[in-house]
Amino acid sequence: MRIGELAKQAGTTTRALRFYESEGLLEAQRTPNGYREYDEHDLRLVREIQSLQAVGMSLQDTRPFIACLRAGHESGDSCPDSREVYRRRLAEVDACLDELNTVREFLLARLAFQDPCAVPEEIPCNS
Amino acid sequence: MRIGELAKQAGTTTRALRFYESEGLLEAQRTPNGYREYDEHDLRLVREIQSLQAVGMSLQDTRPFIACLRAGHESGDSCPDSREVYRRRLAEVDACLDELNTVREFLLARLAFQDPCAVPEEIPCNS
DNA sequence: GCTTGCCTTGACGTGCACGTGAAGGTTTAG
DNA sequence: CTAAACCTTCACGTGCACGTCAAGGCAAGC
Repeated sequence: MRIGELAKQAGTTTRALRFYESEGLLEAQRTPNGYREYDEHDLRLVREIQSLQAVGMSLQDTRPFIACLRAGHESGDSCPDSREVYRRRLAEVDACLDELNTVREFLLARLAFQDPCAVPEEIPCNS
Repeated sequence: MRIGELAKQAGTTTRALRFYESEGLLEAQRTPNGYREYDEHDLRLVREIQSLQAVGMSLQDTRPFIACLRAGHESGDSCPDSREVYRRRLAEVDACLDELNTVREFLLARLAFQDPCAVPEEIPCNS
């Protein structure tokens, strides 16, 4: 399939796919006229990138997964480098959760500090 | 005090303070030669901005707090508009926590799916 | 009085990440 | 025949919070 078809199947744009190629994440066979030619395996790669991005990974983070799939593994996360990225991302997420919980406590304390209905005639409690 | 002194006291830069002024967050008296002249109240405003930014608020979000302080209130968060910003930020934080927890579960599941020590001779479990 | 170091304004640049847009051309599909 | 899809490269966009540079005016110590 050509780039437009792959974009449609993956729910992205041809521009993004060319950008992935420029980043070395995606390669394409070329037809004699220079058009990119993709197969199901490439679609799999794009989906892998998308699912990793969906959990907050950067494009750079997806490299080991792509390499793992290219190396013939069934899933992109069965290689050591991929698992290391998982662990790093997990640590990031944990740190972010800690920070957000601290912020949350702060906000709750501030909101509780004063009665929200102190001036009910101006700001009724129906928002 | 002049802008350099205020910047030092607040632990920021003269650039940032001028930027705040351009955004209407900070105003300054001017000496006859055109220098900005600040007092303790202005320092208080800058500290308010900083503490709000520390809990993830944008500069725009700080406007109601600044207005509240300017209106003569003792704390910037005692006005309805400020409290509304608190609530909005709290909702954002809660949404972010939910999302991060989902991501966390995903990552844990993926890491547990395969034995991390499947290839111990290459990747020992001491990281 | 001269150097050093404040201060003024305005326009534009930076960093990050992930693309998007435009120009200018060829190929394919109907 | 024409419109849609494809190709290339380079540069620009997005959002936020400033930073940098230019070109010059004031102040204070020695």
